[in-house]
Amino acid sequence: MRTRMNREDRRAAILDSAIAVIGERGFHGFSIRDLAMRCAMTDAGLLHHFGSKTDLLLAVLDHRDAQDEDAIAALFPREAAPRDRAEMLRVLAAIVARNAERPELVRLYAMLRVEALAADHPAHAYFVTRDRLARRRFAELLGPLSETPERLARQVLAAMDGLELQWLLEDRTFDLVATWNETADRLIP
Amino acid sequence: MRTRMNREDRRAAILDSAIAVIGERGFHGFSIRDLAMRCAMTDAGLLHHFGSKTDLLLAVLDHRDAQDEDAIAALFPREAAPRDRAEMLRVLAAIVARNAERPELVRLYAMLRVEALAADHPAHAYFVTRDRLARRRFAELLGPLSETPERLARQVLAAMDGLELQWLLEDRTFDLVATWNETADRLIP
DNA sequence: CGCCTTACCTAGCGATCACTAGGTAACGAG
DNA sequence: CTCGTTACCTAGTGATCGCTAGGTAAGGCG
Repeated sequence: MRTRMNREDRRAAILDSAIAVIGERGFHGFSIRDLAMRCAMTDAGLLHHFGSKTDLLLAVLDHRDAQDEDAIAALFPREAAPRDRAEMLRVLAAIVARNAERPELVRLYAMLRVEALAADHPAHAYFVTRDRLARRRFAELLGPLSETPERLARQVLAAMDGLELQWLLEDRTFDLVATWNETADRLIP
Repeated sequence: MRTRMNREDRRAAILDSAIAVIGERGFHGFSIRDLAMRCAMTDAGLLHHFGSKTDLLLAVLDHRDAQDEDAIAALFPREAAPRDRAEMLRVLAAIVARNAERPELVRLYAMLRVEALAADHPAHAYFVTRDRLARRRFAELLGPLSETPERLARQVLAAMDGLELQWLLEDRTFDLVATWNETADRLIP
């Protein structure tokens, strides 16, 4: 009665459940045993695919980055032609709308970002790099609209992350995109 | 060579270390043993003062609330006389300035707020209540400035929390209060 | 000084942790 | 149909988890 999947499918299934479990309990808080049972297998079976708990976490992050690469590239076009304010608000709204469709991912990143404040957390370096990159991208995007794009980028990112977290806290009972649009309209000159 | 403290002092010392430890690793991630060693005692000794890990967490939250009560009351005066915009910005700046002096507390609440998204987390109910209360207080405060104070309160709180988290992520290398003031000036009509 | 409360200890409980060694059986290739 | 690969298992490892029972000694009070 045991089901045997090929490497690729099984890994994808595990990574998918890992997003939920780590998002709920954090890296320190979840156990490989728990995650394995959610995938209807044993912890030893799971570790056959991902050698250690740390490797699993990094695989989750890598996997997500690979999946998101195209979407991000589409949202941040290379030829950074100067745009008008309305177009930028549309780009930001698209980012938030995309996140609104992936609450488990928003939750995962919210959880890991706080956990990874600790320098010895396995995802610490990842989030330092990731956040710096995000600030740079937003600063480039917002450059034409502000004389201090770095500061504006920080504020925009902070408001976005803060709103998304609050959206989770309130059980997604308010319209994230609409609220964001109102915020962005106030925040961006 | 063992040091024996009176109940009150020992409890205070433990709660103080607990703020740091839980803020670093989360409720699920820290161990009573680790915390006890940081206080130069055994886990059994610690559990003599706080019966269980859950009780300890709730004691931390209670203790903080008790300490903060006066400060909060001072910042949100009861007689909610209508004020002008400048005065409100001053109140918000005072809140952020107070938090800027307590980074371990900001970190603790950031960690627990995300962890407590899970309905079975021991602080879940606490944070649901706390956040609702915060939104109500801010909505009352901002009432005179907006026709939709609830929505504005949400956005202000989100921006504040988001900025504080980013401030921790960037190792407090930017001026939190100044950045907040710029944000608030843009956000509040 | 003597006594009683109690802060704190040692020792140990069963459960669970991440992880390993070695075996079994399902699948794809030939 | 056969055979090699490998997905996945059982059965453990020592470490650590939260927590308890029962003892020891430090301090305040008379």
